[in-house]
Amino acid sequence: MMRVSNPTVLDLRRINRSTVLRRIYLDRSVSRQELSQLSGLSSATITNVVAELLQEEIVIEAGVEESQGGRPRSILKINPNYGYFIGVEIGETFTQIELFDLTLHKLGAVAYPLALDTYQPKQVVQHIHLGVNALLAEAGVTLEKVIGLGVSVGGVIEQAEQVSAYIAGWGWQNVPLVTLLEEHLHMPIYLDNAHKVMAQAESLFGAGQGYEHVAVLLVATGIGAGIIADGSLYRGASNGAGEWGHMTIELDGRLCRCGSHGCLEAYAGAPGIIASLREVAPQSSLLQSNDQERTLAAIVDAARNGDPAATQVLKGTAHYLGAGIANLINLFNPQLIVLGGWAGLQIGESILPELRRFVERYALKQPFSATRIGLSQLGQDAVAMGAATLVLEQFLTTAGRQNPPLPRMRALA
Amino acid sequence: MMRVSNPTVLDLRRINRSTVLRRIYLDRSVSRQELSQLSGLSSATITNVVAELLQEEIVIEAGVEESQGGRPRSILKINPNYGYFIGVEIGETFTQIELFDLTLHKLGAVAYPLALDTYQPKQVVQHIHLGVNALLAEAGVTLEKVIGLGVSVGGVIEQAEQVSAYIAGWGWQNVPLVTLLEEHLHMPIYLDNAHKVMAQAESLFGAGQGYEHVAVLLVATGIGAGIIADGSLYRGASNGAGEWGHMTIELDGRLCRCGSHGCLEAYAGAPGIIASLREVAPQSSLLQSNDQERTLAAIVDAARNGDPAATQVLKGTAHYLGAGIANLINLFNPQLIVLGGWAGLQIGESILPELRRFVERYALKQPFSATRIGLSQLGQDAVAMGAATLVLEQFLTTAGRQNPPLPRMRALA
DNA sequence: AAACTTATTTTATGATTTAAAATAAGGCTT
DNA sequence: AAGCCTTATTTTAAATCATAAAATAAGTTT
Repeated sequence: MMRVSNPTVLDLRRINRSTVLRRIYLDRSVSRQELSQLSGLSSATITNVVAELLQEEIVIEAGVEESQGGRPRSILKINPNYGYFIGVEIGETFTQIELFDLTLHKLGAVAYPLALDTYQPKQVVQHIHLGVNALLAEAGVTLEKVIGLGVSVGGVIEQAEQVSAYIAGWGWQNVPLVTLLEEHLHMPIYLDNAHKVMAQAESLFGAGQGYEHVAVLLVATGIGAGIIADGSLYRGASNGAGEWGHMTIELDGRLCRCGSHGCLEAYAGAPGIIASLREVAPQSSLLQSNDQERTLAAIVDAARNGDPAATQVLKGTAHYLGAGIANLINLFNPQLIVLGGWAGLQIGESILPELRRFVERYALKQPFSATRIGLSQLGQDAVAMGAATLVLEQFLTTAGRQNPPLPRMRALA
Repeated sequence: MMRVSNPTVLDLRRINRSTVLRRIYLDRSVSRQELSQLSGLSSATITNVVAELLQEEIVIEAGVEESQGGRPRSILKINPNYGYFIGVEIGETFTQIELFDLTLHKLGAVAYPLALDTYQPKQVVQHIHLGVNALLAEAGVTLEKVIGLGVSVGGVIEQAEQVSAYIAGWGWQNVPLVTLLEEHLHMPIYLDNAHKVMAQAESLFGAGQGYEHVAVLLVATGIGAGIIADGSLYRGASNGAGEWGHMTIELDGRLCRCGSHGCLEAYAGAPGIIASLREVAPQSSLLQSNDQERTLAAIVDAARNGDPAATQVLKGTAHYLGAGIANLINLFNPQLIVLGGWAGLQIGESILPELRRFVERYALKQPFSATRIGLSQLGQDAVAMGAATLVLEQFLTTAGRQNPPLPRMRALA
């Protein structure tokens, strides 16, 4: 399924190539017959399209199915070594670079800790440059085999004329990170923010598989949501969609690091949860560590052992998240909510039943009853992997060809 | 632009027919040359497609353009009398039925006041049946010329196996209104709720023309939003998207008629605004009328004349709406926000500057700076007209042919 | 009136999908 | 083991479509 405008007869093959490839990719293993049934294309066309993909070695034949009379179906799979993706997570304290094969199996990873208090774009670029070379050398992958590199950061990525990164905490304003990277790395480069990228990973490889409408929640130091609508990532007009963490949930409530008041993130982001504990029990021994992750783990642990302050704080967090999720449900009407991010996963198991009750309390019955709520399946890996899916998404859409972008009918003048 | 899966060579014409027709429709008046440039299709193809549309009398030639040397371009327009649409607004106190030509010019309207305190589906169906017959007779339009009928109600419309209406206030649970109507009216029938339908009208004919990403806000007794994303209405998984009125804006705040607390609607819907005045100035003379519209008009008027309570109430309303709009911006990243609905329009002029300030205060800088905020252009007409656009949308997509729905690739099992 | 310019239509061609026919590749039966 | 049956895949022979290029149409300018 893809969007086209004014297809010509030449686009037919490109579109069908893409849908067939995508189906083989998502199903992992599929026969020509099944492809024909699932796509509605004739078996003759499937033969033709698959022949192309086999000839180019994007797809390989891997044996035949059991037969119960009649010629057995031969099984088609993606060739994992056709090419490789690189995924980069620029986190709050480190930059992680990972190498993947075509089926997104991880072949290697390197990490560079954040050297200064704030990241300079130059430093990030250097880290990525170093890391890519190291990974390729170690895995014995040549540059030509690299299909592209995807980068994720925790900030706003604006896709206007140019791709620009805005990361308030580091003083990044309008940083043309893609351009900077292109100077050193000669491969297609994609950039987006962590919550979008993670949503795409969960949608393709995690809890969201098989769903067309999913909201993936990244709950960490910051909070964001990636929305999968009609099977693909919802970006909005300038790629700014999904800033769920800065939804106002309490008018003129707690001060948020974004400058506004009452944002969900101020309550349910990791620092917000810890701040809540400080409000409830300023003397709590749980507050001794300076490490957010350790503190949060301690809170979860304490609540499990019946500590009343910790219990109260987690319940409050479920309350805020529940209202925030209800708002997402009322607005987007997804089939599935996936709670993820390191903080989300830490508290997830404990709060899930309570969370569901709060969501039910705040959401409209109609869309709520159609929504399931579950936990992320990919965990911490989802971000770097998600960054790589930016390249994968492009690869599946063009089906391994550098197609010129389809002409789009311009909006009314 | 449209979504297809696995187009065959036969679908090409259908798709191109649709894009060409849509372009002629939206531009009102356009030459073959312009069509070719805007669509990227060759002039030969435009000739062929347009010839079909001319032959079927969906499109007509209307003179030629001025020439400055060379053969003048002939001008193509929609034939307004090719067929007719009917739009129905099932409101809180009346049912309004309107007849439109193909270009959505209104040819006539009839209204039936709500006879009982709550509407019975049977009564609605009868009103619509009567009204359609009356309108067609009066305008001299035969049944065969009616392309379809669109209905809007203020409730949740679920599009699963069947189309079902849920309207809490009237005790409508799972009412198969489309099926009920089809028994009496032999024409294609579409149903959706008021805010979706109004958004589509504003997008096609009102303030949203030329934008691809718009949020249209219906502020009346109830509150809802219609989201236009990538040029078309965002519905979510089961058509439940856009329930903006029940977004929690104040945790455990004022009781809402939906049963939840702190919903935007409880503060910024017309009854909510009036309730705010009652809180601020219980003795106010503005509260004498039982009529919401009159009361609200009086409040706006009083504020304009410096009444402090009324001013405070409107400012508070702008505050709530501003936070709610900021949430929409953060989540959907639209280019344009359109404030409409009878209550929205009554207070709109007065509160707009203040509203903008509140939105800025609560929204993230990045998406906010890309968003304009304006008022509805279609006013009260938007709803019945919007209902008719449900039919129009279908007409433009199929380009006047009853196409079998394209086969869709099934989701992963 | 001839030359020029721009718009539109016609013509010839190549790409694509598909239904139907042919072939391939297994199991089952005798 | 040979032949038959069944199902999968490929080949073949239309049919549709969009397009480039050529031809034609319909104006303006000289």
